[in-house]
Amino acid sequence: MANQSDTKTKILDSAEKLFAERGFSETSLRLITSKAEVNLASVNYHFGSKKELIRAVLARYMDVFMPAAAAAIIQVKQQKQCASLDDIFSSLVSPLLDLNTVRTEGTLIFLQLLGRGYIESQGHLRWFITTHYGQYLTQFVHAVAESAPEIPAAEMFWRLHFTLGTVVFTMASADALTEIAAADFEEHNDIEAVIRKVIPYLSAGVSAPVG
Amino acid sequence: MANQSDTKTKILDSAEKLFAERGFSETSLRLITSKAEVNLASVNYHFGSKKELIRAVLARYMDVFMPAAAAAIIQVKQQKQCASLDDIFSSLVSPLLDLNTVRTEGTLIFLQLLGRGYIESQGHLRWFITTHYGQYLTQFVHAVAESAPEIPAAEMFWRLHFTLGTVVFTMASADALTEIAAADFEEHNDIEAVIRKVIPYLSAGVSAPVG
DNA sequence: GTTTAATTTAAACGAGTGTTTAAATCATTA
DNA sequence: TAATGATTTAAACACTCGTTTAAATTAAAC
Repeated sequence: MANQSDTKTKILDSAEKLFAERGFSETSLRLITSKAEVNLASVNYHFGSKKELIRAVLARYMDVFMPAAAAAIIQVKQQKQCASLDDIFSSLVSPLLDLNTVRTEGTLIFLQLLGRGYIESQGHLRWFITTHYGQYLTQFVHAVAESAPEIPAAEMFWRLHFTLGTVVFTMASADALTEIAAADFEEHNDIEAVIRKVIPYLSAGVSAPVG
Repeated sequence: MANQSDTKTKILDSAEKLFAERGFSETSLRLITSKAEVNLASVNYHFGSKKELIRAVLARYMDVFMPAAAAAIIQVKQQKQCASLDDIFSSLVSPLLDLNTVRTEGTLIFLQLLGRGYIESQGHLRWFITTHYGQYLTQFVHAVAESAPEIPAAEMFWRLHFTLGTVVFTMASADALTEIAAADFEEHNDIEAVIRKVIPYLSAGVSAPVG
């Protein structure tokens, strides 16, 4: 019984790293299990299938991040009567960075997984996210909409997806970008620095005057 | 000799559609050739390998779009002394939409291919683009930097990548998004409408005040 | 019309995939 | 300790993939 959760954790730890780096379908179960130093068949024994492993990897982060993010937004709206978009986005920073304490490089891995999930999977992951965490998503959308009431709902729909694209793409290629930036501009750019750079960009974009 | 280019074109037409829809590695040569109604081996005969087919699919659009985009930017800078970011981004719209006259749904397919290419391929495609079309890219970066001189170079580096992420992600999931938007807001959203929605978002983001 | 080259075709190859099986091993409980 | 259930293991299965081969077909050149 002690080894069960040990094997399960080893698989999850190995899988999330590889999934974030190379994507879901480009990562084979054999690579995951060999890096985790467990048997190939243990994935299907503990998780049932590769699809369910993918969902389990994502759920481990979602279950931590989503409630924390929801609480942070509620807190911001209590402290400030009229929270700005910058306030809303900024309130998500510490829930994101707290994932680094949960697991090594947790923040980066979570954001990369999110990006891979949104781009790669046509069906099962998007369904999994919306059905399991849909309440949090709508709550977040409402908070943003309240902070930019001049933007019509239809326009806001698109701008939030633009925002998602910005975040997801940036994080999916964050490794390469921070290297280039460090070489070209001699700046120190860890994941937190990138997050803090992107927030003004997103706020300005979401609240841009409607053409 | 008449059938050679015929088969080649049939393969390219079938491949670009499937690549844009489901990504490169998720699209098998057998699916491409069966939809194109040609023999499986003809891909390797005419293109050498799957990688070279991918490059050929992308090059067919790049060779049309890149010179047209470059010309459009030059024209804008001649007409207006101080072209705004909106002007620069907007000048790319008609070169993009002109791809629809080259091939059916050309604009959408091109942008989706670009997105897939940037996200999926770690090496060969990124190398192919920068070495073959790098001159156009640097020209575009300079034009943007000129239109937002208050943004430091290091900050602009990041914001242009945010911009790339927005465009690429939006287009990669454009099919799903336009469907949802149509259902939720009863709006008509073709690819041009999305492009025109994203431009104010990008302009505001790139020129946002630096924190 | 014959020869030569280009193209198409069907079949197979070797490697890699997720999944399943049944035996072996381990831990727990009686 | 013996028995029972949980877990691990090695092997095989069935399938898909990109690529290659060699023969068949078509087109071009002489």
